[in-house]
Amino acid sequence: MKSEPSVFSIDDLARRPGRTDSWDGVRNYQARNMLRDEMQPGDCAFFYHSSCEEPGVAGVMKIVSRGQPDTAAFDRRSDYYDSGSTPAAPRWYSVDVQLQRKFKRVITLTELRAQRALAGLALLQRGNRLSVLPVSSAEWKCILSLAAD
DNA sequence: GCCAACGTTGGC
DNA sequence: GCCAACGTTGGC
Repeated sequence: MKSEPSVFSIDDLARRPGRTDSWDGVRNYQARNMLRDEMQPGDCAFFYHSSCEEPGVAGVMKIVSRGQPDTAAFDRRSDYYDSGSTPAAPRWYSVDVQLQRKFKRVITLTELRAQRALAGLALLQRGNRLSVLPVSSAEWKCILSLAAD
């Protein structure tokens, strides 16, 4: 799951009560479908820092809710407001996430690209712009091994 | 349904 | 700041 650290970083999540926050503001239908239909409490996800000095994987989160309507879309004052989404017919979804672990260092995009085992990683495919992306079990293990102390 | 124009993402 | 790639919009 991607976030620009200038907007919301892994340290921001670490400071939240219970290290938990709602992952909202996703405004892409493919990503929405993953939040709404596929993610389950207990699933894990990497926290990826994008559009910053050192793009890469910063740590691990746990999903702690099912997909739920993104209430930011109902708030006229929110940057994520969407008049096309209503409580009766929500268009956008969020999940609650809890920080599990912040890596001692960011596993950089360059480093990810250098791994043969990650050749198929969705994040690395050309033109990818999704803010929520799948990771296979083998890819997960590979990235975790890069974060080993 | 097609497609050009435009906006956004995100690495560099 | 640049640019490639993609999504969305809207005219037809």
